[in-house]
Amino acid sequence: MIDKTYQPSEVEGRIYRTWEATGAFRAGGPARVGAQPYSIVIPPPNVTGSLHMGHALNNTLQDVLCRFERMRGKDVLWQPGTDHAGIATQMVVERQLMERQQPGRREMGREAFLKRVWKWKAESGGTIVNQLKRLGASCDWSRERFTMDEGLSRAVLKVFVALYREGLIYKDKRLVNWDPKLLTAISDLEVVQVETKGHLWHLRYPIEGKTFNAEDPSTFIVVATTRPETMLGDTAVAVHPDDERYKKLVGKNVILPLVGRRIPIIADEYSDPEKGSGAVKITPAHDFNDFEVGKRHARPIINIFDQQARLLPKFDVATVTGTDKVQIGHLRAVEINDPPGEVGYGDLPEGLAGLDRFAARKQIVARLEEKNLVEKTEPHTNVVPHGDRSNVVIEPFLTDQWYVNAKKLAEPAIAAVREGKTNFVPKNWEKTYFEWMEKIQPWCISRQLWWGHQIPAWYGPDGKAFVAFTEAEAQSDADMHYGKKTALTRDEDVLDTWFSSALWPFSTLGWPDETPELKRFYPTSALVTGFDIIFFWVARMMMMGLHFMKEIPFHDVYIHALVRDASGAKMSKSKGNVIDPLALIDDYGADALRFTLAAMAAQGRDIKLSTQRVEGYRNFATKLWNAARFAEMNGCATAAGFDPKTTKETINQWIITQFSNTLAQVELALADYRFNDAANRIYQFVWNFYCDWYLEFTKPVLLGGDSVTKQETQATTAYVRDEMLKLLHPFMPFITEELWQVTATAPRQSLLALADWPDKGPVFAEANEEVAWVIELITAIRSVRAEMNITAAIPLVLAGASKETQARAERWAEFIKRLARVSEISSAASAPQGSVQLVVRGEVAALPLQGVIDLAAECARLAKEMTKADADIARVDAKLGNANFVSRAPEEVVEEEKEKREEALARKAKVAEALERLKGAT
RNA sequence: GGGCGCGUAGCUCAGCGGAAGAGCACCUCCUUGACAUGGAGGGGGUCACAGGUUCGAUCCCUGUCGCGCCCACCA
Repeated sequence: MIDKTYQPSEVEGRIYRTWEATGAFRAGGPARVGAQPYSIVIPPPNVTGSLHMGHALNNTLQDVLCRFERMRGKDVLWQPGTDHAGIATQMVVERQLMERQQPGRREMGREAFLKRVWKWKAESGGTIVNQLKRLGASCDWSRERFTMDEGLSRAVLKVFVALYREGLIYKDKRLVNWDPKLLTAISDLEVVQVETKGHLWHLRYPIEGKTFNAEDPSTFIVVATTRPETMLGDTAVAVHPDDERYKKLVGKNVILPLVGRRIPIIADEYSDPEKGSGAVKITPAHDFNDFEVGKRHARPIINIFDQQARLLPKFDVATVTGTDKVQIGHLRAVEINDPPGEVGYGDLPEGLAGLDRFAARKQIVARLEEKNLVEKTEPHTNVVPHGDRSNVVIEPFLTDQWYVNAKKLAEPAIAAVREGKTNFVPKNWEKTYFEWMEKIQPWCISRQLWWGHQIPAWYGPDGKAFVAFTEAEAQSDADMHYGKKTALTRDEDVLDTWFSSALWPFSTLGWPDETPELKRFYPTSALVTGFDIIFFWVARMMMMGLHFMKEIPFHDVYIHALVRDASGAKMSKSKGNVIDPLALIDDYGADALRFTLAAMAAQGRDIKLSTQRVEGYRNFATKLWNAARFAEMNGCATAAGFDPKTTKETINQWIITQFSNTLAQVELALADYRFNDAANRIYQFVWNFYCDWYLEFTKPVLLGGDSVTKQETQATTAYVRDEMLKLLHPFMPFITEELWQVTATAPRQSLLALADWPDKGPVFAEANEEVAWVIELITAIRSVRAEMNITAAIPLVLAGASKETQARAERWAEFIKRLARVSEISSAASAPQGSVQLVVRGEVAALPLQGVIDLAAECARLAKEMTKADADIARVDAKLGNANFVSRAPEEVVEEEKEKREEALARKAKVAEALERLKGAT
C-alpha cells in the first residue's frame, strides 16, 4: 500500500543511498559496454563552500541531462570534484585564526599554515558533496577529484613547465592589480569596478622659473586629479599636442609641489582636452595609462607606496630602458631643485611616512591648500577598481609576476567556436566570448598566497629562474648553468586557482596519463555553467584544452542565468536576501526545488525565485503521488508484455497518444536545452491530461465489474504511469524512483534511474479527435452550469445533431453524464423551448432548463457570444476581402481563413437561432 | 565609450510572422470513496511608445523612452 502522503525528507536519503549502493551512477560499468559515451564535468565548487542557489540551478540542469542520457542508454560520466579556491579558502582560514586569536599565518609559517588549511579542508570538504547528493546529483562519486590532489597537481606542473618551455609562460615586471589587503596580485578578472562618489581636485603646479602667484595663471598649470596623494610620484604633466592653451608650455618644467621635483610638461595624445583642465599629471607607478605614457616619454617610474599602500619614507624609483624593459632599484632621494637636465626624485615630505593612501590624501590636500595650490574641489563620481574578494581599492603596483601569453592560446580557442566545433547555447554568448578573447590581455597567474599550487621555479643568486618538474631537476640545470653547485631558492608564489580549473576537463580524466577514460570521455559532451564565469573558466578551458589535447574540451556550452531573489535582486550575504536551497529542500523536497529551477530556466532571462513557486511544484509532486495511489487502489498493475499499440478502447488510445506527443516534445526540448519547455510540457501532461481527464474518464470503468475493457484500462493506467515516471525522472528523481518501487507488483527489472527511456509511442488520430470533442462538450456544459449556478443533474438534448455526433454521444454517454453531471442524453430535431443552447463544433447542445434559468442572464450570455461571432466574422471578412491577401498569402493560410469564416458563420447562425427561441419563450 | 539583454494579465514569466498563454494571486461554486498540497468555472492584456517592412507584426527592421547586466575608463 502506498502511504497516504509523500514525505520527501523520509524518502530522499534512502533513495539516494540505494543509487549509490548499487553503483547506478558509475560510468563505464559492464552494463554500458558498447554504449555511446556522454560526459559532463561539474563546475567544481569551492571545496570548503556550501551549496547556494546558483549551484542548485547549475547542478539540477546537469543532472537532468545526465539522467536523461543515462536512461537513453548512454554511458554517462558526470565527473564531480571540488576546487581548492586559493584566495577564498585562505581567507576563511585566516579569519578563523583571527577569531580564535591564534597566531596569524605569517607567525605560523608556511608549512604550519598549510597544514591548518588541509585540516580545514578535511573537516568541511564533505559538506558541499553531501549537499549535492541531497539535491539528487547523479555524479560518479567514485571518480571525485580535487584540484590539489596528487594527479591534478601533476597535470598543473606539467602544463606550467610545458608552457614555460614553449615561451607561453614568462615572468615580467609591469603594473599589476595589487590588492593591498590580501597582499597579492590579482588578474584583471578579479577586479570589479565600483561606482564611487569622490572629488576632483584641481591642483596648481608652479612653472619653473616663475614666481608662483595664485592670481597669475601664467605662473602655474592646473592639473585635475581624483587621487591627489599620487602626485608625490608624478614624473610629468601631459597636455594634448594640439591643445592651443598649452602649446607654448610644452618642453617647460614644473616644480612638483611639496616634493620640489622638477618634471617636464610633455605633449601626448593620451591627454584629453575635454577632461579636467586638459592637463593631466603623469604618475607611471600608480596608473595603468600613465605607465604607458611614461614609457613613451622615458619618464622614471616612482613608486611611493609599500605593499599595504602606505607611503614609503623613501620612494622606489625605476627607470625605463627602451620602451619595454623596466629596471627597478632603490635610489637615494636627491635635493630639491636639483640641477637642470636631471630629474630630482625628492624625499617624502615630513610627517607623511607610513600614512595609508586615504589618510595621505587628506594630508596632502591640506598641505596644498595651505600653499594656495588647490584651485578648486568638485564632487566627482567615478568607477574605482576593487578586489572582488577583499573589496578594497586596487592599487596599480609595479612587481614581478608570472604571465601566460593568453593571446597566443586564444587563437585556436576563438577558431573552434567560429567553426562551430564548440557551440554556445544560447548562441548570443558567443559574441561575448569573442569580444573578450579577441582583446585578451596577458593573464597574471602568480599569487602571493600559500594555498595553491606552488610555482615550480627556483632562482639562482643572480635571480635567474630555473623552471623544472622537480627541485632536483632545477638544481642540476642551475649547476650546469653556473658551472658549480649553486644554492637555489624556490619561488614562494602559487598559481591562480583558475589555472588548475582550466585543465579540469582533461586533468580529471587522468591526464597527463593516457587513460581509457580520457580516450572515452574527452571531449566532453556539454558544459553547463553561469555566464559569470565564461571568462574566468570557459575561455581558459578552451585555451588549455585545445593546446594540450589538440581538441575542444566540450561540444556544447549551455549558459544559464543567475538566480535572483523574488524581487530581482542578486542574492548576497550582505543584503541578507539569500534563499538557502537546503532550507527549501527541507521544506518542500529536493524534487520541488529542482522542478522549479528547471521550469524557470528559460534561456536568456534571470530566474527570480519565489518560495510560492516551489510550493506549487511541491503540490505537483503530491498530485503525482495521489494519482499513483489511485491507480493502485483500482488494481492498475504493470502488465507484462503490455503493448500500447494493441489497445482498443478510445480513452486508452487517447491518453497513449497524448503521452506520445508529450514524449516527443520533451525530447526535442531537451535536445535544445529548453529545460523550461520540457518541464512545463510534462507538468501539463501529468496534471491536466492524466489526472484531470484520463483518471476521471476511467473511473466508471474501474469501478465497474470485471471486463476486457476494465483490464485494458487498468493496464493502460499503469503503463502510462510507468512511462510518465520515466519522463519525469530526470526532473524529479526522488519521488519517481520511490513510486517506481512502491507501485511495483512484480520486482522491477532495474532502478528507475537505469530504466530504459520510453520508446516513441503510437498515435491514434481518430481517438484523439473524438476525445477532444467529448472534452469540449463537457467543458461547455460545465461552464454553463457554473455560470448559472446549477448544481442539480440536468438532461442534455442534442439538437439536430448529425448521425456521427449521435453515435459519439451514445458511446460517451456514461462519461458525459458523470463528468458534466447530466441525467440523460437524448436527440431532437430542435432545441426544446426555453433551453440553454451551447454551440459545440457547429452543433447545438441544449440544456432544457425552463423555470430554472434566469432568461435575461441567458439572453445576455448569448448576446455576448453573438458579438464575439460577429467580431470573428468581421475580422476574417476583412482579410478575405483584401485582394492582396488572397493573392499573396500562402494557399493554406487562405483556406484556413475560409474555414474559420464558415465556422464563425455557422456558430452565429446557431446562436441567433438560440436567441430567437429564447425570446419566443419569454 | 563598446557590447548584450529585457519592457506581454495584479505578480513571476513563456510565446516571437497567420484568431493572445501558463503558474501564482483574485472572484464564484464544490467536505462526490486519489488528492482541499484538491476539483469545477470565471474575470482580467490597444503584447512600453512611434515609424517602417509585409497581404498580415506581440513577433522582423529603425528610432524613442524606461530597466538590467557585461566590458573599458581612478583627469
